[in-house]
Amino acid sequence: MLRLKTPKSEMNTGGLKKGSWSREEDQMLISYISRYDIWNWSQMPRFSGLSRSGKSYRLRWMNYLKPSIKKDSFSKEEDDIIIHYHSILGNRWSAIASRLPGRTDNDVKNHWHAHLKKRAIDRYNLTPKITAHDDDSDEMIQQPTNHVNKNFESCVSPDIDTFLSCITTTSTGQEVDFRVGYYDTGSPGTVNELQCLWHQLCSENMDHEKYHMNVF
DNA sequence: AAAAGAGGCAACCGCCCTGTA
DNA sequence: ATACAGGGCGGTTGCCTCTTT
Repeated sequence: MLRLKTPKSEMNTGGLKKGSWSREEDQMLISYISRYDIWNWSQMPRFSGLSRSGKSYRLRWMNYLKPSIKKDSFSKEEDDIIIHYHSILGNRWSAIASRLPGRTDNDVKNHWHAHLKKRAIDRYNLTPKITAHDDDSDEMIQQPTNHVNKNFESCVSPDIDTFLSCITTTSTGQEVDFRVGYYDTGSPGTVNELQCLWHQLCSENMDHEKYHMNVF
């Protein structure tokens, strides 16, 4: 769906056009890339005839024009994948999008805020603001942001078996306590809440007994 | 039928990381 | 070791469309 914003937003700013892209601009960008390929985003505007910033070029291509991008609505499976990886990675949209062929980080981010955020909270009773369960010693998630442990991130794969196999040994060979060491580095919930999430995801989508035993 | 509000999403902004000179 | 440029990323904005009143 091509939606154009108002002419107001197309005002020139510092000589560079901003706002929505016209069909003509899209066509020019597609033609240029198909002919010369992507070689330097910041220099391309000088040669392609469009007065936009290189960043704007890149964004338009990566989020909209690239042929591999899927334009249809998200499937339930994709929704589940997003919820699943968001519980692990937090707001690392590009990392989540990399698990969804044809989807961009912007797509995933918008879809999360529009549809999945509320669903995830309702469905799994997760709350962005965490309250203490027992006492001050409870493992608390302070910020639901991108504070994912690099080692953990590196072992997360699209395949759940591989993922689970990495729980006790990271890619660096480090022994890891899955239940304590990583879930409290940026995911939107307490350890207990995220265990609950995993439990339910496993129940719905996988062989419950197998994964339940492996994880908990 | 018109107005108001909500939702959806494209696009921008600014920060950060990485590579190079 | 440092500075700079390019690119990537997450947060946010603002316009358009749809729905409700």
